[in-house]
Amino acid sequence: MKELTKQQIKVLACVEVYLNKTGFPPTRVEICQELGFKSPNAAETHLRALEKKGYIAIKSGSSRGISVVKSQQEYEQSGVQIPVIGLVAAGSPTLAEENIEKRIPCDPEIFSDNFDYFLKVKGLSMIDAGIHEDDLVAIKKTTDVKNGDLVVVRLENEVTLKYFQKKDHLLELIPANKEFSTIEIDLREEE
Amino acid sequence: MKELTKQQIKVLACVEVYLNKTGFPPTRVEICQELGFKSPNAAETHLRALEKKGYIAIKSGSSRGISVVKSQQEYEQSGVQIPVIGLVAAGSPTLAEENIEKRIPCDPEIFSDNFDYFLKVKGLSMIDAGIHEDDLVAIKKTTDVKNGDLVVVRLENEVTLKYFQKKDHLLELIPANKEFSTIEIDLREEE
DNA sequence: TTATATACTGTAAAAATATACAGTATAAAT
DNA sequence: ATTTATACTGTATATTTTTACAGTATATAA
Repeated sequence: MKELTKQQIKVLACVEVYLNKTGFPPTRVEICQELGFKSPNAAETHLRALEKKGYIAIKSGSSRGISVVKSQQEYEQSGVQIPVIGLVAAGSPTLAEENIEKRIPCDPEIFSDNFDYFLKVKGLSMIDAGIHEDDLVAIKKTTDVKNGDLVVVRLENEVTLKYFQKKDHLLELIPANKEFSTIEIDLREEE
Repeated sequence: MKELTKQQIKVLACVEVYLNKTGFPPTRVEICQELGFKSPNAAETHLRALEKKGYIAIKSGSSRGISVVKSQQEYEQSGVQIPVIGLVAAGSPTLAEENIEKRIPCDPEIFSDNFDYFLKVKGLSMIDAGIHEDDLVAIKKTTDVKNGDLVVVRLENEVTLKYFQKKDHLLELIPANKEFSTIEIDLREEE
């Protein structure tokens, strides 16, 4: 099924909410009132787009002749499912199926940047950054790490979140909790 | 909830069927096409009656502005519930709650005459009349018994179904099973 | 007897509704 | 550079739809 735009999702949701509330579909004008459009043609074109993409059916010539074929909820379920990975104590977090705790439907619009998966926070090492236990952190895999970035690091057998700071040979991994101490690594060692 | 007429039930069912098929309610004209009426006002008046009785809500001025408040199925369930009484061995069958085995929803239209309750047949005494064990017999309380009528009689401590035949002083109670014999009662005794 | 409810036909007009057409503007794809 | 899709405003019109009004007829209740 084809992807929907932000506005098309809004219109589809509007139709469904109206349908649930009243028992019959809205008119073009009613959709406009609900969503703040000023021309009935705004609703019309969105409905035609939804029809073209197979989410609704429109009975031509009939007032309120809209039937929902695939609901907005179904769209969200079928849509982008982001995997959730726990902060495993040993080894690096991978996207292997056995590490995925669950998948959650996610509106891709609410985050500015793309990302690859969610990491569930264990422990209190990030508490001073406003990140608490069981919070979900959106992680993006990258090789381009800048100073001050918040990164996932694997040190021996532990995976933690640290602020990244590199000065020549000295790599500092600063935790966001005063209880923990900064780890300093001389880059003539591995990792 | 008020009773519905035959036609009102038809119209309510028509609205619900249309709603299930298309996802939106029918117009007056569409109801007429479905039920064979020739004037949109026929549908209109039936809808207004259904609204008045609380089965549907009509949004004034809106096309297809019908919402079903109480479905036709709910009506049938809530409708005429006929009590079922077992052929208790001792005592007369009464409509007291403890004698009522269950209540069953019943379309009042399928029976020509009114009746008060169902009696569940025990034993094979009526087998030659085509009435078998556990059949339900519709019973109407009356004092007007004619010759040849099938009646419920209580004799001492047994309740049975017999054909009624009275000749002057002689009352005959004929069972519809050749294995049983006719009971003759001289009317100078009680009962 | 006179309402009142039911059950329609038939007509007509006002209001609601779908929908085409003419624009403007932006972003992404080709 | 040009198309294609999106995202609207604004206007206009044919059609759909509701709904009132005028009748006819039957049945039931007060």
